[in-house]
Amino acid sequence: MDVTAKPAHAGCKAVSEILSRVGDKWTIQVVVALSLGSRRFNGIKRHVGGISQQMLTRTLKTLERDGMVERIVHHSSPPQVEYSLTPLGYSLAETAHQLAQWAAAHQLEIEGNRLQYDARSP
Amino acid sequence: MDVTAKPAHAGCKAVSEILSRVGDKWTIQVVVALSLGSRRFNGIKRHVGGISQQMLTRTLKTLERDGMVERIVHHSSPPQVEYSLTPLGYSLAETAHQLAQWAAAHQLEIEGNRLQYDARSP
DNA sequence: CTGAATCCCCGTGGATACTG
DNA sequence: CAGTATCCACGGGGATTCAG
Repeated sequence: MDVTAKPAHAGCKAVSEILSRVGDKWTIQVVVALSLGSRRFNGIKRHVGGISQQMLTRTLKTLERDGMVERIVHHSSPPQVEYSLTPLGYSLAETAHQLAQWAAAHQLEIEGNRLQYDARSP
Repeated sequence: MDVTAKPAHAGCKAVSEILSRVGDKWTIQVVVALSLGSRRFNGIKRHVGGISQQMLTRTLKTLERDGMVERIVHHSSPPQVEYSLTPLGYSLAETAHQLAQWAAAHQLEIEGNRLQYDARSP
């Protein structure tokens, strides 16, 4: 692909907006968890290790606002809330998956580069 | 693509690592600027509107450490430093380009969802 | 021109306790 | 179980100044 042929600022801004929305600490992990089948609040919480209730609530609410996640409340006892990805959410999950592949493909290379760099700059 | 068929935590962690490294406010924009041909410090600075020298220096240094960017100093007067993307850097730029396409494709949909959500939740 | 160094604001996100 | 509310620490990142 010839990246140099692009109209510059068009994609530039769009990417940074998307990254600031999706590039936070938890959004992608929650989306991935949902794409793998976790549905209920504490199910997601267990799947995504280390997230607090606070941040899970915030993240889910933002995702719901953006139309990535659908929230269904079952009035029962104990109360139960079911989350699921919308088509838009799934498309984000697929994009995340591509990112994951890039990450996996270059992770070792990057780590090696860092070691070399740090070795040269004490 | 069947996202649900993936081994869960494998891609999950990799993505979040990549995002925390690449998902900051400037990295992608700098990479895009370099992929479009900007080379010198203030050239990049002009291309990426709003970035401070501080952050540009930090971002370039991190990218260099990761082997995404090569830095060549021309000892002349006035001093001149040339930056260019390595193959690894270009592969990141292409990945960013894919993200940009996803962003462009769904931007309006997301904005619409937000308006609806905010209209329902006053 | 290309940085390095310093100061400081502010948002993200963690911990904890409380409600339905 | 599924949140809400409050407090607070930390670091990203901006503005400014100094140096090679």
